[in-house]
Parts: sequence; C-alpha cells; structure tokens
Amino acid sequence: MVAEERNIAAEVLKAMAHPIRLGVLEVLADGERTVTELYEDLDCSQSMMSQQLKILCQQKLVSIRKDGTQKYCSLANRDFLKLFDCMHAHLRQFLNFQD
Amino acid sequence: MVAEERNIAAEVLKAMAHPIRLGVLEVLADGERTVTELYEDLDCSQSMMSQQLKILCQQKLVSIRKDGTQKYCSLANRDFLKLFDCMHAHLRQFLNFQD
DNA sequence: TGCTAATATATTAATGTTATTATGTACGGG
DNA sequence: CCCGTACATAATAACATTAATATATTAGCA
Repeated sequence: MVAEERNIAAEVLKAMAHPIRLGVLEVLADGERTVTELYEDLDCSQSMMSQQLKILCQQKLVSIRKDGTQKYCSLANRDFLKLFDCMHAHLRQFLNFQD
Repeated sequence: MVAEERNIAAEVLKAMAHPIRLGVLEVLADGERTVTELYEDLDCSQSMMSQQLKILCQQKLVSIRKDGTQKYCSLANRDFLKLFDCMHAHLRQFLNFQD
C-alpha cells in the first residue's frame, strides 16, 4: 500500500474500531436489520445508532435501503467478516478468551 | 462476541487504524526491522514512531526484542495480515484503486 | 389534516488522539 | 569516563470522537 491508500485504509479501520459499530457489523452478518432492531439489540439510543450507521455507510461497510418509514441495513462487504475470525483468534491467543 | 469482547476488539482495531501504524504492520510483514529503519521507511520522527510502536505492542500486534542499543520489531500475530487482503479488495471494489 | 412511529441532525461538554518539541535513559566504543 | 547512537517519555496545543439531549424530518394511517 502507498501512503494515500494507507490513509484510506486507516479511515475504514477507524470506522470499525468502536464497540457499537463492531456490534452492528456482527449483527448484520446474520442478515438485514432495521435501525430500530439494531439499537434495541445493541442497547444504545436511537440517536447514537443513527450517528454510528452514518459512519459505517460513509466507509461503505453498511448499505441501507428504505422501505416506507423504515430503513433496512445490511453489510455492504462481507469480505470484512474474515476480520472477526482474526479477532477471535487474537482474543483467544493473547487474552485467554473463549468463544 | 459479547459486549466486553467487542470493547477489546475495538481497541485492537483502533490500534491498527492509523496510517503510520498500518505502515508498520505492512513493513513488518516482510520481516523484522529496527525502530530506526521503521521511522526512516515510513518517513516520520523517531518520537512519533516510538509512540506508535507502544500502541501496537500494547495490543500485542507487534513484539520487540532488544539487542544492545537497538530494538528489533516484528509482527506478533500474522493472522491480521488477512486484513490487508480485505482492505485491498475493499479499496479496489469501492474506491477504484489498483494494486 | 393531525398523530405517531422511524429516523436524522444540531449542539455541546467531556474525553481522547495526533503531532511536535524538548528532554531523559541506556548502551557500546574509544 | 565521556560521547554518540538508539530509543523512550513528558508536555502540550490542535483537533477529533463520544455520548447525551433536544429538535427536526418523513412517511403512513386514522
């Protein structure tokens, strides 16, 4: 990667580097969800979720379709799910977590 | 992942989410380097590199061995290299970057 | 049209990150 | 024992993120 690519990659990683946003990606790995479902599942305010989703969409990690009064969120790129495997391995190996 | 695991995972990702730190991981993917080699390669100050390495070590992404007056850095966990593939795919797919 | 549910945006205080400069420490050579 | 090289730490100003609260928008329905 050249420097400019690293800047962009860092932005993408930063978008993932937050407990709620990581939770969103994990929940969406299981399939489409509405915004309400997401903030109830992940136990945060509606406003908070809206802001976090904006960040995920900006980095094109999540995409949203509108249907009437609701918005349905889904993963824009399933490639990043590999990251959860890396992360689990890391947590297991270094922090003695179990799955 | 449960909430507590997500907090830790977010910390690890945050440690990667910086152009210099990402650069360090990429350079180290190729093999061990001294601190001086790293900050010369990545074109930043010695102080900056030292601070960034500390963050990478704290999250156990990099490990360091000492030899005399120098310190040799290497990747603590090669699993995360998969992430560069994801990232390249992402950049290609969404931002029209080429390798 | 008015009401409600779903979502977004604005504001803001607290906190965290970044990058720089200056200084400190530790080791080996002469 | 001093000097230079390699690295770490402290301090700090500029900037960004977080999380909360309040308000706005939008769509469907009675």
